Amino acid sequence: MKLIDSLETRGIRLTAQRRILVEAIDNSAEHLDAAALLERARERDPRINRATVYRTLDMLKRQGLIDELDLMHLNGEKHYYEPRNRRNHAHLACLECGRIEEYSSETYELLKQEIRERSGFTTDVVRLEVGGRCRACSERKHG
Amino acid sequence: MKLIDSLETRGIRLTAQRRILVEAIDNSAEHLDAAALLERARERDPRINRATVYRTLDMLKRQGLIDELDLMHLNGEKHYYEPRNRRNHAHLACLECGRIEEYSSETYELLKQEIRERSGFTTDVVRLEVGGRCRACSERKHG
DNA sequence: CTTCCTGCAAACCTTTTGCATGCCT
DNA sequence: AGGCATGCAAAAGGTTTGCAGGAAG
Repeated sequence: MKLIDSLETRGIRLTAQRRILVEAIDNSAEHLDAAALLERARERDPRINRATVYRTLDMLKRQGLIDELDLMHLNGEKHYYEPRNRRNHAHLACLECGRIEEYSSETYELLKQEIRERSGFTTDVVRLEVGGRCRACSERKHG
Repeated sequence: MKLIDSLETRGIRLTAQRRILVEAIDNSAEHLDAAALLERARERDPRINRATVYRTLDMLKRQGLIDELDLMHLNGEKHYYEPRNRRNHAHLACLECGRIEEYSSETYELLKQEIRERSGFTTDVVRLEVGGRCRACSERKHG
């Protein structure tokens, strides 16, 4: 389900600007940071301001509808965002070429369940990030 | 093995200030951020400067001897550090009381191995952070 | 002499906030 | 009127850097 629909379901009204921002997140293939999101949204309404971006992201976070990623700080301290509805997945970041790959599996689900059972913590937000070298970069080095 | 010994092993000489900083990390029970580390190191040498802290942390990162944690940004954007030599573990952060618990298990190890096998990525740095509510906080709410 | 370390202050980058304005109901 | 949304500019918070002075090999 798209963010826009989740918000609708919850009866949350969006202003025109916020709608543009939410749709930009929904329709993006890659992970966007605040600046990229602003840039993209401005294609549809150039008046949109940075502060509005952050305030909209804040609203989505408080609704638990988006996840905030660091992607191993590969590009500084900025945060990246993605809708939470996809199956929760790890992010593998290649420290050499910067490629980001997503990873999910039964074992990952199992681990989360195990954490809940053994620690008593709820797992509201789970962030698994791996920094390493992707296969292509490894082979390029060895070859 | 302590950071200080790993550095010794690698033949890396430390200045007096850097030694103090490294030992502060080695001897700390909790996770320190740059400011806390500075404060603690200044107890032994008040002349130590912020920049030296960051430069020393940078050196340790480049040596792969410390891990950098975000702890779910529970307290803003600062980074926390810990020696990498302990068995790699997840960090469970209680969003209510701020408690940080460490978690490691066979399943976690298995998952990392699975990631390597299936994705072809090396897993040089693995960061698993969970945000939720710890058992005590859950019970307090329900009770 | 050369290299690396250090302090200081300024710069940097991203995110957050205060305030006045404006829109919508 | 009342309540939120917005733009703007400034502040905040943490990290990085340029430069000049020093210590060490």
